[in-house]
Amino acid sequence: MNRLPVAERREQLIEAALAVASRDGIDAATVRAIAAEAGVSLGVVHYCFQDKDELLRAMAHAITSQNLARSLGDLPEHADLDTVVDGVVDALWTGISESRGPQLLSYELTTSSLRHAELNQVAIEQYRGQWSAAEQVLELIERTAQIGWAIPRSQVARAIVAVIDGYSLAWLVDADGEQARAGLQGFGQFLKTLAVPAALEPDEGDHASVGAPDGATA
Amino acid sequence: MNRLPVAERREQLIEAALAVASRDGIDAATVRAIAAEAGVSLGVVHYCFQDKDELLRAMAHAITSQNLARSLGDLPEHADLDTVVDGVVDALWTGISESRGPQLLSYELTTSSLRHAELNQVAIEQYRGQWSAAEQVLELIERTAQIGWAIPRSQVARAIVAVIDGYSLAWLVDADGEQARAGLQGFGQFLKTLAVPAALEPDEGDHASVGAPDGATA
DNA sequence: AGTCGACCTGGTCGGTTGTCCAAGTCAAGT
DNA sequence: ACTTGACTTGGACAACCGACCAGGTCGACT
Repeated sequence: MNRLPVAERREQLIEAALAVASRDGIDAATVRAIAAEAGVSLGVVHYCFQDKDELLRAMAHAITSQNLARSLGDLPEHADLDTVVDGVVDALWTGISESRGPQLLSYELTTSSLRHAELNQVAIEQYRGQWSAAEQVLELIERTAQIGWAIPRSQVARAIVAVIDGYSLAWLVDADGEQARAGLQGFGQFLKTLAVPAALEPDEGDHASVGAPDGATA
Repeated sequence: MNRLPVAERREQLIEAALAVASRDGIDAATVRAIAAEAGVSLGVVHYCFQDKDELLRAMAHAITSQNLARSLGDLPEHADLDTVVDGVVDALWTGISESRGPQLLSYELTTSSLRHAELNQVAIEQYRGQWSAAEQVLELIERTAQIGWAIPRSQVARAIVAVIDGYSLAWLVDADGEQARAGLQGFGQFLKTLAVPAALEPDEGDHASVGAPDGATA
């Protein structure tokens, strides 16, 4: 087998780990299986990574990064609110429905991270990335459709991630893509009701209750 | 150790498995750990269950059953729509936030089920139970508040389960109970906008667009 | 050409897992 | 009292895991 500097070998192993874990599940991503997938011998893994956990952390980091890069890559040019929201929802669902394995893997990683102390940072980093990506998508919508939101943008972002997670999970279980797509599109409709014209949004001090345009602060 | 008929011993082992898996994760629920938790010796497990998988399936079934029983146990007497929806959301979130371990376990079970053929039935049964429970809660709301829904009840039920899953997952990750509660309450608000007076709901043929109270059918 | 260090090999080790089994124990029925 | 069968015990086994290591290999620099 050809020789590689350790940095490149490391990336190759991360890709191999990603392939195995996406295909066969996180439990099947043993050091041996990853080495075999990469076509290297067993010892190489521990030559490039101190731990198996370090490899898994690197793999999770790679997923988060490329998720973030991908979700910001689809650029639905400037249009009105309906068009841009529908476009985002559509692109999003297409991206999900075409990658069942990685999608399932990300949930496996989340639960694993919440159980094993060595992976504690993985889940929070994963979700910080998703929330931040959702916020950036929202900013894009704000600019292209010239609107703001009736509730803080960060809360809208959390709602987006939550709804996507929920419908993705359901789709992974029952494989009913139409139900999932319909649900997400329904959420898109709801999103539009949260939009307010851009002019009267910047200086509004308190947003107390969620989803209640008629402020229930008092 | 005292002797038990196999049926009772089986239930005891299921409870022990539930305890171990909720506390330490599904991977920690080894045959030995379960036997130790139950205070029985190793061989008993395979005397009561043919497989470890059979035990896990039984455990998952127990979770589903008691989840269904619990979610229908909180009976928010007859009141107006606001009161009953807020009450349901509140009771729901209280139930979730008080059982972090089991909640996380249910997601571990879902992903495991989707990977291992021997557990294939677990996830779908889990979600069928949740969807059905959500539908029954919706029926309760319909009766107590004298309303119907702008979209088919089954789709509302799926939305409920999806939103709960999404916010629960986020809460498991970042431990921010207030954000989760706020998000669920916001969904409760949205739910109210889907309610229509009971009189004009039974004979409406087509429900085309989801989440659009201002009917976008035409 | 020769040396040095980065990179690779594959066997080995201790530990854990699910599964099995021969033997032991106890209550109930005769 | 004794037999029968349900229930229990704890050790044994093969398979697999992550980690480790002594030694081999090859490219690059002197």
